[in-house]
Amino acid sequence: MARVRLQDVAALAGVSMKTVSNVVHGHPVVRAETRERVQRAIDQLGYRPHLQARNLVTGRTGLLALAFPTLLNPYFAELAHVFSAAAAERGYRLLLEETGGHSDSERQILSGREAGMVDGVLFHPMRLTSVEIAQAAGDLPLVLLGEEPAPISNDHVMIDNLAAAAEAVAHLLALGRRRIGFLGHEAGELSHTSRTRLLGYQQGLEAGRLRLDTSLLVRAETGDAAGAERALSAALNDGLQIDALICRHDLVAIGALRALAAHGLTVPGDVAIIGWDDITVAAELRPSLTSVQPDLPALARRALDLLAERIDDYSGVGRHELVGHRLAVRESAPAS
Amino acid sequence: MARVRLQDVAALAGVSMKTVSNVVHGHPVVRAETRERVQRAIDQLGYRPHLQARNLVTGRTGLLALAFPTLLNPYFAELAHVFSAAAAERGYRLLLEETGGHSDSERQILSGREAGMVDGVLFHPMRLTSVEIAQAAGDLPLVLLGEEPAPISNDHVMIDNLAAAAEAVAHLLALGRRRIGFLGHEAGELSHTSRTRLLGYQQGLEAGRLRLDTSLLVRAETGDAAGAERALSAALNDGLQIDALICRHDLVAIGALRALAAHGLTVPGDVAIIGWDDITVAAELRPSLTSVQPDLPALARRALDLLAERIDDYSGVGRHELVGHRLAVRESAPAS
DNA sequence: CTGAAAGCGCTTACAG
DNA sequence: CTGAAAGCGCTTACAG
Repeated sequence: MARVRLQDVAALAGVSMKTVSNVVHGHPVVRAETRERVQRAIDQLGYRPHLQARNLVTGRTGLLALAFPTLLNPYFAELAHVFSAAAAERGYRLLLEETGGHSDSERQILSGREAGMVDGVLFHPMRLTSVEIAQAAGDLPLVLLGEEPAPISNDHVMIDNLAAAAEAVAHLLALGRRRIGFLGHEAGELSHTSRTRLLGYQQGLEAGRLRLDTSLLVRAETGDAAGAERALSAALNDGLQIDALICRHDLVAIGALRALAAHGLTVPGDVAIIGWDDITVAAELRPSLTSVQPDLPALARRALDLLAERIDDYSGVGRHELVGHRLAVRESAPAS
Repeated sequence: MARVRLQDVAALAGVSMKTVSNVVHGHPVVRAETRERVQRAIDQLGYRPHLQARNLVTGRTGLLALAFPTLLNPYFAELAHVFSAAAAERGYRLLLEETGGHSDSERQILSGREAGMVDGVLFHPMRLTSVEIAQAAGDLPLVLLGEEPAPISNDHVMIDNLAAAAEAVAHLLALGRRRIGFLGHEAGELSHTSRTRLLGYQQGLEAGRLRLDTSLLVRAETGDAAGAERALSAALNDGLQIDALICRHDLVAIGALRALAAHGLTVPGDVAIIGWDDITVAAELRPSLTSVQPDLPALARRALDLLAERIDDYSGVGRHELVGHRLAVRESAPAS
């Protein structure tokens, strides 16, 4: 069955293509009688506008690329969900791009590989430096997400992880905890995310007149729950003494829960735990997880606003914005 | 900065558009010297092929829609991840479509709204009946996923949920459990997924010479962990006596873990638990979750194969295929 | 090995 | 209120 074209509808209805186009777009200029005739032809033929052709003319596709490390991390899955909904409200659809956190894949995102397929790109980098991003990003409408350093020329939206980390520490101090560890930063080169959260952790300690004790820092070989569990188990075997733990993200906290239980430590009795991202399951774990909750809807809204301006040819200096966060307080580190 | 077109490159290199096109596509016919000259022009101008334009001519976009209920359920997030990787291997990219499990959104998927934007659709329905699917699906290349009934005219790939449920029951029987409950099917109209899994559950009981006891069936108002927790808590308060529990999916099992703990019941000591989908966190819970693990890579491979054939104009009768599954045995229902 | 022309299906000025 | 023409940026036969 060959494609039904605008032209076929026009021929059947006995009008020009322009008139059919007017009906399809609901332009009110068409006489009621004509409109009806055209609509009948559309229905009869089962005509659907060919989006690619329309886009070629308008120069817009209604598609946005959303690039991030992996859907396997529930945080990014939930981020994608929120962005997908916010994008839909503005008439945009999302093209998924999992980078795996590899710099090659990240570079490809900016390479213009999508030229003509997407109107803009939302990109949560993990590895690329701001210099690399600035170099690779052409005149592609782009908004950066997350804690990686963003070049001044590009727009960037994130939560204040420095403050969030410090608040997490303050929360634990208020609970009377003094030996507060940090779990889950990379064993190899630190991601900027880890760096920022660790810095905030240090600030929080200093604000509480505690000294940073690097022996309370537990790196993990992998960023998932299993890696965190192994790392913390090994550290506990080596005599690590903690009464609280800040986890780089919730998956790490899930691994920590297992490691602590295996060592006979209760949460929050022996060790209070705070996670990061507040993924949906966090509230359903035993104990439920206290976690830094980014304001994802606000993040999506601002990022999409900025991207819309870029698509509308805004080419000024990069805007660097913060959106809100709060500590979702639950059983693993209750209110004092 | 205006777009650089094939024509601009041709002009700069002093060749025809056809020759540039040959170079871009790596056709070996071009003389080395010419190729080099063209390549220089491409680099100098920063030319990127405009995909939309190419697609309009070739009639292919390299885009596939993947439609499913929601990314908020880790199972679908992981499904999307696996499909994304498998699609990438074949040169396809995925357009995300969250239906929310609403029949309106599901109908839209099949309405041809994407006409010209995607080459085909992978669709995991939740609400639409096979009749509705058959009616709504035009000549769109389509492969159905999941347990919903599929019209004979369409291709369909799923795991054998009936067998899986029966195996889960057999596993629990082998552990000596006799009061095996089922948790998490819809309080309102049953989804076909729930229906199939319940049926397999019943088969498993009968194979073990146990009678179905409907008082061991616990419906939930919502499909998330919190809904399952509330439902099971209420049932336990009402005197429900069980020594094992099959959960409609892993999120339900997570909720069950909390409800059981709150009632002082241990897992697997008092109650053994089996979940479904084997989402990544299942292995990291306390206790780690025994769960039905679908062979997702095989699912993606087969679905993509079938879709590729549909895109290649195969228009025969629908293929209905099963891919493998196994019971991932962990702490919540250990091996006997 | 290379070029000139037609065409993918639509929209956008421009006339009328 | 409606029509005829040009053009979006590419690829595909068809010549040479």
